Amino acid sequence: MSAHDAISKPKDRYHHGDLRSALLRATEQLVADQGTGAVSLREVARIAGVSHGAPAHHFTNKTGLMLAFAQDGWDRMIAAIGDGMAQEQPANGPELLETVGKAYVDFAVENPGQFEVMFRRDLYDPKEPTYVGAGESAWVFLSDTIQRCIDEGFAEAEDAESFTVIAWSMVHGLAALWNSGRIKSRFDRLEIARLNREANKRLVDLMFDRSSRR
Amino acid sequence: MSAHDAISKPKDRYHHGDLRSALLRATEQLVADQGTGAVSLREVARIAGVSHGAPAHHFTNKTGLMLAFAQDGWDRMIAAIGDGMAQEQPANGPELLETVGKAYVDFAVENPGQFEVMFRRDLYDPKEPTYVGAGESAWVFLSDTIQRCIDEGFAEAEDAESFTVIAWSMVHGLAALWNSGRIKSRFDRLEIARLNREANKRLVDLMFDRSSRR
DNA sequence: ACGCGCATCTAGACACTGTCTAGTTTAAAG
DNA sequence: CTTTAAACTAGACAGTGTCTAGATGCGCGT
Repeated sequence: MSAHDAISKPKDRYHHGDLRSALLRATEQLVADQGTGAVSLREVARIAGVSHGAPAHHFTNKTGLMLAFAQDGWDRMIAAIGDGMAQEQPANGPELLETVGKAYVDFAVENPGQFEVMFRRDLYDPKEPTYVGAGESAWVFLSDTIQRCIDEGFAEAEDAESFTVIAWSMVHGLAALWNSGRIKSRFDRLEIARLNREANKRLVDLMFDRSSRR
Repeated sequence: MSAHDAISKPKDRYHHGDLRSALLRATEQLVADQGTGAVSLREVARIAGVSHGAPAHHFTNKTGLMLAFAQDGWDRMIAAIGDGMAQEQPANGPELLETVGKAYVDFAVENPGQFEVMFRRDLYDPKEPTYVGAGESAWVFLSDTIQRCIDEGFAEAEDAESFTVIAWSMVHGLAALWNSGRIKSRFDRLEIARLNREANKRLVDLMFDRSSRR
């Protein structure tokens, strides 16, 4: 734990030392506790114990802060998917796809606010290279996984694109619907885990004829 | 065209006559032209040619305005799905599901801002009966469609729940991903129509063994 | 026909926001 | 040790949501 791991800056110091990441952690805290709407540059500055104008110096804009927070979300999500793979040790393409899909939904459900920011329409800017890149690499990773299924003989080459679209759409939609509350109201709060498991398994079964019919 | 179909109120009138719907149309216009972030009670009032405090009288809150706008979205979406069915005349359950799915994505892509508001996390309130009801009826409609597929012998009874979740998630996710710009950047702007057609057909084929393998 | 209640709408105030500007502090490079 | 640029402060400004007190006039009961 370094000298500046605390979010708030001591009053006697003029320079915070690591303000950028402190502001990001303040954002994370606000989003987790009160939702994305509670984020304001001034409140974030307040939590960091810094003047109201300071955040703009690191992020230019409120948009810049949210972009950085979204980028942080992509990083964390990729790490979470990596963890999921390490834990479940999928043996082939379809199993890998199932594992990744579950981890995707798990992350979204555990971090609804950050997930929401990662996909905000008004934040998406084709001119932002790093931010676009995160989505691109998600697509590429998914494509590669599907390709592996094809290479292993689980599907045909012409299915590559549509399977990629269907798989990503399904997990993304399940996460978004659950977080929006639209499915939640029909099910018990804890059932997302079951839904996630079953939907992913069922979809992968359907796509790759993997014990699709019992 | 009634006397009050215009959005803006004549200056010499004190009562607008149909302010509520005028405010909703102003909201629609702002969302369509500049995105959901551009909506403010004051700007909406300005477009309607009315004082800045007037909207609160009809919607209580900004939240109330957005809730009403979301409800309007549900109504329009249900109507659009009805139109899609009338046009394509699906002959059986699977065809109906495919038709509905395409109409769902079409509506979302044509009305990205309103679609976004319909599923906003912070707007969802289990205590709001009508707003919850719209989502419930969507679920019921989808369930009934899947049930019809089962009754017609296209699927087994135990698939009911998971197929409902998968189908809704897939169309919702495709729409959300496309609108977020995350898939858009990979494809030509016009390809959503093809993606929509193919993904829905492919998924329905997979679920109901309908010429799944050529 | 007429008065009157109450929904509709106005206008001002307040605290809060994002952004801009000019100025202050201080770490570190030369 | 000096200087230069980055980090941060502090004030101002327009815009926002919400609250209040008050003005207006529609339509209902008589």
